Amino acid sequence: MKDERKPVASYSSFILHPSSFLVMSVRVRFAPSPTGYLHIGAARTALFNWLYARKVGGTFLLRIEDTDLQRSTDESTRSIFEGLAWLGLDYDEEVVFQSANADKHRAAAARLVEEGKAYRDFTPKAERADANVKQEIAERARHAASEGVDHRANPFRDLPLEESNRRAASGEPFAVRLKVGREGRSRFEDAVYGEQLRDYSEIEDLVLVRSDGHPLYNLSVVCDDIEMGITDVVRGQDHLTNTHKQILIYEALGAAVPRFAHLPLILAPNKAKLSKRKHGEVVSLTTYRDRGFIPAAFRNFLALLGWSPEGEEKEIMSLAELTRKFSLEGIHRSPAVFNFSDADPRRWTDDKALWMNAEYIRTLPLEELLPMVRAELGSAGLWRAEYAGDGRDWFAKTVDLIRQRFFTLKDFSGQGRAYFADDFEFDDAAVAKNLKKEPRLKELLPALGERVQRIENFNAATAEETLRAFADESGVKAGLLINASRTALTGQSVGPSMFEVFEVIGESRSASRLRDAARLV
RNA sequence: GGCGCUAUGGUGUAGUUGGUUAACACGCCGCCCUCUCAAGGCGGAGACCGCGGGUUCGAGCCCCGCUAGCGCUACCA
Repeated sequence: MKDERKPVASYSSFILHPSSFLVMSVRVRFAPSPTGYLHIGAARTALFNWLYARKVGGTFLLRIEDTDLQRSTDESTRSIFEGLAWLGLDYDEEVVFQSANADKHRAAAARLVEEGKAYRDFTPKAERADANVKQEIAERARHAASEGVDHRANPFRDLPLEESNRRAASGEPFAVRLKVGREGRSRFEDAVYGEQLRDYSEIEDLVLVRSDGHPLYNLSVVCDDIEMGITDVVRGQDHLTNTHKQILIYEALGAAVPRFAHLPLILAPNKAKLSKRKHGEVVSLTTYRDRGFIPAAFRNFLALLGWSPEGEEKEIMSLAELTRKFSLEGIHRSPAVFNFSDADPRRWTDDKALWMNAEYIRTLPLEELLPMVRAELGSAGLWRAEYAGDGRDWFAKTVDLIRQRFFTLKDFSGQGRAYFADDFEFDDAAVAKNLKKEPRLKELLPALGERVQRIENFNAATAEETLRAFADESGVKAGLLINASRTALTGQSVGPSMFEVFEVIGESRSASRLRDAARLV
């Protein structure tokens, strides 16, 4: 995966604040682990980090936490890059791959051992069944509770350094654990959740480096965040409790502790954690791109999940507006439910997201929408070069006409197929309702087709004139012919004002479709 | 088991230093518009603000307790 961003200065950049105080500029990062596709919750974390950075004139960095070699995949890394690009979230400086820093992490741990802030634990590694870790943890805790816990009882905690060094040198395997104080408590002020306290007695001497030499998550994030000069850590609430452990590591390393802001989780309709495994593709960001969402719309929707602008009722906001309005204070504490139904295809994702996408489709400046429709038609094999040449005006006009009732970009090639191709499908219900209910249409439709074919100066107005006149002569209501025409020309029972449709489809195609539809009556 | 976080209509949210008929958006229902469906306009149903106690003349907003959901708790990230 090549990174195209140009490297920027150094991360210890300072800016001169208007108040003339020297203020360290904000540096935030989005640090996803490349396992599975980019989760919408992660995408939202990226968005908030980006908004915050851009709001305060800070720096937004990207770090791929690929330390879990087993689960990390290139494909997943790619989906992260694609997802960010799709959302329009550009990052500054070069991407950091955490796995490349493993030696530094180990070195940091070694240093802590030397300084007596961490120790080697020679206890043989306990095998753990990954499947029921949670259960094991609970059981172990229950056990410990009944016998009284002392997290500092590890026999190797106070092993003299010389002996520790000797055993290590002899090749005996060991894990490195942080020495957590016997007394005291950890404290920090979360920008979202407020003051957080945790007694040291509740924190065990956490493992920094596994006995196979693999640095663990808590150590890696802290080391990398220090090295990248991160000033504000904005991430999911699932990291809230562990923050205390990380602060302990910052302190042991003698580094400044950043500010923290934890984001409320995004839950599934049943209030369970939204997970790729249980909920499938709805949680994957790329799904939205693939199913015809407009980036700006989904981004807008995501921004409103767990955050709301102060004193603002308008919900449709551009990236610039979001950036202007964004503040950590506006982030909520309660989790947000992402609403969707796997039973109803029309509600495959959140109602509001769908509505917002439709809103964008119908209100976006046409010039911005056109390229997206072009891409969609292209992938559906419906794009024609002439739409960018002589047919440009026709194309723009047609898109503008049909976009009014579409929900996703997919609709342009789906429901909208008849406008761009002759091989479209007829909706059974539409045929039954508009064609089959009146036998006379078998003669009327071809006859109307003849009239239409002969119209001079063909357009919506003349098509209407012709159709209404023909309806009068034939003694039928205009509505009958109008609705029948809609199905004849588009295969559907719903759509734009019919005479506009005539104009856009053109006289010859309209005429032949009217004639052909007779066989469906 | 322990610790932590959260709790306003189905969903997303607003609710200023406690005093409102509890607001907005999505969704739902109806009417108008109309060649259909949307959009738009108008109107409606839907919340005793998780439950129980307080404090107060008055509590969604303050205090206590409870419950539920979720998170963390690992030589996972």
